[in-house]
Amino acid sequence: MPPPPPNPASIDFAALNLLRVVHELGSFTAAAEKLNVNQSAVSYTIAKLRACFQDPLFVREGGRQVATERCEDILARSLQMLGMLDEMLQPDAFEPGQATQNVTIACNYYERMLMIPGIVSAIRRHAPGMTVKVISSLGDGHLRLLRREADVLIGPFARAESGFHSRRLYSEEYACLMDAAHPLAGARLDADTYLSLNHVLIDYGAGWQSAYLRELEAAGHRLLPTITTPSPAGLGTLISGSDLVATIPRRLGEGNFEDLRVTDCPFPGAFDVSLVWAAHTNASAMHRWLRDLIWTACRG
Amino acid sequence: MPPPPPNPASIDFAALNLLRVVHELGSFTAAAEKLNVNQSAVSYTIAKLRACFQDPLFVREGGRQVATERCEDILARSLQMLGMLDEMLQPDAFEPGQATQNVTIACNYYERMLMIPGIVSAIRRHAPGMTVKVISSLGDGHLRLLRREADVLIGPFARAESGFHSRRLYSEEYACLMDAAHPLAGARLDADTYLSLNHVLIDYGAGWQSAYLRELEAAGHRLLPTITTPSPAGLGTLISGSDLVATIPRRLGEGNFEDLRVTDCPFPGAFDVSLVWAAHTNASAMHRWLRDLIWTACRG
DNA sequence: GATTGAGCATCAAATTATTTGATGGGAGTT
DNA sequence: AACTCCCATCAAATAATTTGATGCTCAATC
Repeated sequence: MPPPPPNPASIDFAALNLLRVVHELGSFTAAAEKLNVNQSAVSYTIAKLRACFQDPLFVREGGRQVATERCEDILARSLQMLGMLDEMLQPDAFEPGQATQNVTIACNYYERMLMIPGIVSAIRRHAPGMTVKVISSLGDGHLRLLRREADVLIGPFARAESGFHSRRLYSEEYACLMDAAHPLAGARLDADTYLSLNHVLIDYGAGWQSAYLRELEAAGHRLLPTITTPSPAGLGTLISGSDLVATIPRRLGEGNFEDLRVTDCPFPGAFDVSLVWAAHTNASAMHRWLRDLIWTACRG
Repeated sequence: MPPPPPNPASIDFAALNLLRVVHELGSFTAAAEKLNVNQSAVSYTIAKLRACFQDPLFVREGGRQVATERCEDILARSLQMLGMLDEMLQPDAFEPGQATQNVTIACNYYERMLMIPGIVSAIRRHAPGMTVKVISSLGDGHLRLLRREADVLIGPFARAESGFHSRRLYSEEYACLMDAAHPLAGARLDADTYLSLNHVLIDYGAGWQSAYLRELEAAGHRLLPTITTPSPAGLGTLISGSDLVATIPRRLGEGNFEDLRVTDCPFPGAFDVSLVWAAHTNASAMHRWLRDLIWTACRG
C-alpha cells in the first residue's frame, strides 16, 4: 500500500531554498551542512519534491547529484519565487523624496479654505513628486474612505465605530460674523438679542445640522433665517455694509473678511475638527507619513 | 516572554492560497468552510502571516475582514506565485508539432552515413520546427553528454556505469570489402588467407581499436596494413579496380559501393550499435520522444 | 576482484508544527 | 440590553518534520 502523494500546497519556501542549495553544491550532504540540518532531512524533502513534481530532480553522475532537465525548469521558477518572497518581506518603506503617489483628501469648504493650502504646501515641500486630489466629503466622507476613494477625511467627524481611526486636530466653535459698523459688533449677545438678528443661514445640505443649531434647539429656541445660502463662499460680500449676521466657525471668520467683525455666539456649539482614516490604511508607511504631516500642518 | 517570530521560509503555498480565499470571501469563517478546515486553523495561519509580514493584513470594517494596503501588495505576488506553482506541476509535456528546440546527436562516420539521414528525415517529418546538430563523438562522446553538449550519442558504446543509460539498436560485425573482380571475392577466407591480403587499415585515432583487431590479436595474430587511412570516406574509390581489402562494418559495406563485394571476415569482431544518453535527460519528455524516434528510424 | 570510504535512502524515535474542538470576547443588529 | 455572528486563544490531538542510527550503492584505490 503506497503512501498518498504529498500535497503540493505544502511545499514551502524552505523546500525551494533547499532545492537551490543542493543544485549549487551537487551534494545532499554538503547541502545539509550548509543549511544546518541532518542529511536525512535533505533526503526527505527532496523525496517529497520528487513525488510532487513526478521527476527524479537529481541523479548521480560521476559521484555528484546532477539536476535533470525538469529540475532546471523548476529551479528557475523557484529562484524567482525566493526573490519575490524577499521583496515581500521588506518592511513597508516610504521615502517622501522619491514618492510619486497621489493622495486624496476628502473635506469641505472650511478645510479647503483653512487647511488645504498649508497641507498642500507641506506635501509639495517634503514630497515634490507626489500629487494631491481634494474631493468633497459631505454626506459620504466615510464611505469614500471605505471605498478607497480617499486616503483621509478631515472635518467635524469622529466616528468611534470599528473600521475607522481618528485623531483630533483641534477644537472649534461657532461665532457671529457681522459688519464692523453693525451696532452690536463686539457686544456680548444674549440669546434673545442673538435670535432677533437678521441671520444668514448656511444650509450645507444632506441633512447636515451645525452644532450651534443643535445647541440652540436643545435650549428650546428656533432660528428664523433672513437669508439661506448653501455655502460660506461669497459670505463676506453678502454681509459687508449690511445688518446681516452669519454664524460660522470662529477660525473661518477671523482673518478672512476685511471689514467684518467676529463676536461670540451665545450658542457656540463647540466641536472638534478631526483627521479620520480607514483601518486598512492604518499600518501603511505612506499613510502614516501623510497623517503626521497633516497633523503638523494643522497644529503648526 | 513572547514566542519567537515564525520563520518566513516556512510559509507554504497553502498559506498563500488561504490568504487569497480570505481576501475573496472577506471572512475567516467562510474561508475555513471553503477550504474544509477549522476556523481556528485560518486564525492560526493568518496570525503566522501577520507576524512574518509585520502587518495586520486584514482588519474588520463593517463586519467584514478587509485587506490592508500592504496585504494587497502581498496578495498580488501570492497570486503570481500560486500561478507559477500550477505551471510547475504540469506534467512535462512535449508536442513535436509545436516544438522548436534543437537536438544534438553525437556520432561518427558510420552513423552519419547509415543512420543520420533516416533520423533527420523522421525528425523533420514529425517535428518540422525542430533543428538537428550532428557532432563528432570520437574519444569524448560520453563527456559531451555529461556537459550537455549532446542530447544523445550513437555508436558502438555501451557504458554500464552510473550516470548513463543505453539501448542497443542492433548487432553489427566486420566484413571484408573488395573489388568484385578480386580472385577471392565471395570466397570463404581462413585466417592465414585473410592475413596475407593487402589490407587497408582505418585508423580512427584517439587510441580506438576496432573489435575485429582485438579479436585477431587475441587469437595471436597481427595485421600488417598495406595502406592506413583515417576514415572510411573515399574507401570505395581506393579499393575499386585494385587488390586491396578493407575490413569495415558489414552494413557500411553493403549497398554503398557499386563495383565492390562484401565477404565474411574470419574475425568478425561482433559489436552492438547503441543509443546512449545521460541520466539527467532520462525523464525528459522531449528526450524520450527523441530516443523513441531514433529507435524506430534505426530499426525501421 | 576486494576493500574502503563517501554519500544517499530508509527507519524509528523525538520534536515541532498544524489542526481540531471548546470557549470567550468583541462587534453588529434588533 | 439581549442576541447572534465571528475572530482569537487555549489545550489536546494529529500530522509533519527532524534527528540519529543503519544499511545500501557507488566510486576510488590497491
